[in-house]
Amino acid sequence: MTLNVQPPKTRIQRKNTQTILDAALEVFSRQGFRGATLDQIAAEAGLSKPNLLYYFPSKEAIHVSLLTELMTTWLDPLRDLDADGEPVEELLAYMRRKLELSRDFPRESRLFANEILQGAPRMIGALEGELKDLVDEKSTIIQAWMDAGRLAPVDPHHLLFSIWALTQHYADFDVQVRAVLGPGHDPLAEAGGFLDTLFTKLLTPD
Amino acid sequence: MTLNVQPPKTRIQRKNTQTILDAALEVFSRQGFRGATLDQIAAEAGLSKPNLLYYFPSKEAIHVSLLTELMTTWLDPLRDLDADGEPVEELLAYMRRKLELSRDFPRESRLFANEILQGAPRMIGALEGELKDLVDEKSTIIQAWMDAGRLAPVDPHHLLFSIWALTQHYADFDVQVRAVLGPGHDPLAEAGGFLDTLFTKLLTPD
DNA sequence: TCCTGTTTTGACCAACTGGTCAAGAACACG
DNA sequence: CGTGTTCTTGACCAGTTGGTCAAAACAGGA
Repeated sequence: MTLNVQPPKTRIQRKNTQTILDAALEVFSRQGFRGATLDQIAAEAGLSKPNLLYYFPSKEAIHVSLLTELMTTWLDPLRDLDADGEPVEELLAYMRRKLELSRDFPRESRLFANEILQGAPRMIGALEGELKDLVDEKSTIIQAWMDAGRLAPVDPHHLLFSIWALTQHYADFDVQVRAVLGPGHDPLAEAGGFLDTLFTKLLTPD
Repeated sequence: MTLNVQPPKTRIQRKNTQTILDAALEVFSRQGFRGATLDQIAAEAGLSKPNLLYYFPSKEAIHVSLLTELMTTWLDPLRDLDADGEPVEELLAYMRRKLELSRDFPRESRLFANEILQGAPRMIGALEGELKDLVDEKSTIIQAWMDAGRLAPVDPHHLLFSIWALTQHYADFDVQVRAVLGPGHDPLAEAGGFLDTLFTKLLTPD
């Protein structure tokens, strides 16, 4: 009987659940939900298809499981934005942390992008709830910094969008970035310097 | 017999070909190539499935047709970047033109994003060829502007990436942007002002 | 060793997929 | 009109899809 409610119990359960999620991430992040097949995921995981369905009740359950896990990883860096810190430095740190995520977890970034592109059918609730609340809260802090003259005045929401867009671009559009740059480049490293300059100029008050 | 080699001939052919491409754009841009089905496209187009295949030899042919058309639309604004113009103004104009594309052709933007996310299997050639050549050419112009002190010095390639990332974000992540902003916002209009500020600060030399 | 619960899988199913085909319907045009 | 061409479609096909199931293989404690 499938008992993987919440915490996988046995050692085997923990291992296989993880193997499946990892394989599913690989496939879903490239093909999207509809484009991915259980056979692909099973092959990637080195397990049989019925075996996948022993650990997860359905294809959708695997997908939802990944999305839920992702939401946490994705929001944590923003949670760290500290109202008591130095404004420009706090925002640069957030941007750098997001860029690291693009470097270290490109598949997660693409999974997220895929879901949003499809209209976020399985995430719209989290976007309008959890995400919006957190963004509104942090926007207030950013606005306060600007009102205090410690940050150049720009729309806080669109400032956050710009951080997301610029950092995630290097994960989601990695293929294009590499194609355009040609060989002998380290896109993520170069992006680090470029984005530092960009956000420093944008945010430093006169 | 399917004669739609190059220019659709009769009035009916022109109309139906266009209807199909429009429906396919709608479906492919949301579901990606693998996730989309001919039945969905046929339903969206209001035609029968065999009728689609009367005008196009295969699902893939429809997709390729869209991608080819897209490549032109996408590159034209960059082609317009004029070495003889005022540097900051030229780049702002390019950014604004790209933002208009995000507003007026979000489906095209998502189609492109989907293809890249999947590793650009049907576009990698165009990216490494046509696109790279054009970008290299324009990067040289931008570099020359910087060397002449008419533009603040930043990496030209990553500057272009940042324009793409920031403008396309408003088409590709539209659902997220609207979810976070809540009702009563015009994301694209607000983005216009924000991005003007951002790129003006980034590019204007001291 | 046996016994019980866990894990794995081959065989199978109904629904869906991209694509074919032959025959009929609509059209253009002399 | 009549007739050749273009257009449309219902019926069909083989391969794939998500998911089931019963039986087998395995683990580990007594």
